[in-house]
Amino acid sequence: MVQNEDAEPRRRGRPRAYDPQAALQQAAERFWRSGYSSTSLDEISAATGMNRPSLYAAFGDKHALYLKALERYWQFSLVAVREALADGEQTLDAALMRVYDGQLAIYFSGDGPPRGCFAIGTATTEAVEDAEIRSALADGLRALDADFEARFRMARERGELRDDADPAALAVLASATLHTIAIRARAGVPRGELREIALKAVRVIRG
Amino acid sequence: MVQNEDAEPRRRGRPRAYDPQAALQQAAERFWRSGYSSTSLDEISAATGMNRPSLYAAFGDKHALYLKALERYWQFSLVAVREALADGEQTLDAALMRVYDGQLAIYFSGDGPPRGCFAIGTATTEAVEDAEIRSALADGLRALDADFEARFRMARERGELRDDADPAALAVLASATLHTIAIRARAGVPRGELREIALKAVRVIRG
DNA sequence: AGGGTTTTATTCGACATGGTACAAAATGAG
DNA sequence: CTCATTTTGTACCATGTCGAATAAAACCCT
Repeated sequence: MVQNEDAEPRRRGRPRAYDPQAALQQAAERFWRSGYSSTSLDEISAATGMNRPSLYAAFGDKHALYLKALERYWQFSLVAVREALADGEQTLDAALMRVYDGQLAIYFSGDGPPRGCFAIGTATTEAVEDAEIRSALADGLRALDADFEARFRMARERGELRDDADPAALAVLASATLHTIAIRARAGVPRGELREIALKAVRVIRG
Repeated sequence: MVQNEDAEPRRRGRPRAYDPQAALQQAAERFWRSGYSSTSLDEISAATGMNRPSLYAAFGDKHALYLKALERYWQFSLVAVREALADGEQTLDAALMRVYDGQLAIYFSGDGPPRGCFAIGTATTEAVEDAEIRSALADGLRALDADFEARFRMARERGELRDDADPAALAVLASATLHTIAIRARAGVPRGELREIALKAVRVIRG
């Protein structure tokens, strides 16, 4: 943590030429597409417009930069999930489909080929040998499960589900549906098919 | 395709010092753990005992080697799935759990940390920018869906499922369950928890 | 035994990569 | 204006990487 992240940016020396948050976003785009290992710092340097020393000063080495990008992605992605689930008025089906539609919009965002989920698509590979990436991945997956589970619990209390429904089990299946969509997106399955998968999954999960 | 893969190995020159299939297996182990980009040919050379020129002569360049390893993995993995589903006597629940237990055995095989699914864990990352890997990944995912779907269709005809059950939809959910398990294995979730996930998923899918 | 053939082993080279050293540039403070 | 401070830009270095070129070794066939 640096003091005064955005408060009083009036500092002494030469002012920064680039917005760190925008640069982090662009670095994430590169990692998102090519993964951690095959994305070079030169590519990130070109994408952000920052040269390597500036990159290093701002975010640390490549590993730290990736972790920051991953953390940022999880925040963004999970906020979208929570917002989709937040509206208490909508039915369970509608809430779930809002989640899937929102994530699909993320998976198919940007130029170039569809990239699916940044975390699932790139962190999964590194997770085996990298404890920090592994724990960042695990934390995100747990958070997704928890968000779904809370919504299923609410649905059961409201009578949208049978009394003997298991919110945790349904949450894992809802997560699994998102995971399979994330993978298939990178495998080239078109967006329409993925939405169809979400629709059918919701029908089965709802019971 | 090389002529005479295993028939009549009596050839003219110096005999091979290593079994190509065993070497391919060991190469796959390395890719499986570290992914495509961050596994060097030197590592594979050390693991197989073959030096790089021999490796190159036997399998082509790194990319071709990875594709061969991936193809081999899919064959192995899908054969296990089909064998688990083949026994027509067992109930749907038992058949599904045999699939999941079989795949879990693969995901947690070998020394070192759990590696999950080789295809999902490593090909997903490369799939965006590599058309060959992408299509190998897509083919495997489709084959898994098809195997599950055939079993669900049989279950419906036998009365193990309701008449209005959608075999394709259930198959995607069964695949999704396997995919989420594959991801979570790499994220460090212990095997027992993953089996619990499979159990609960089967209960929901069966209805 | 000797030639032909295939594989192995050593070595090389061109290149990419991550990280850093150092000087120039751009600002605020005094 | 001058100096301290911070960032930028260029250049550099050590290392790792892939692939290939070449020579040595081990076998079959005549």
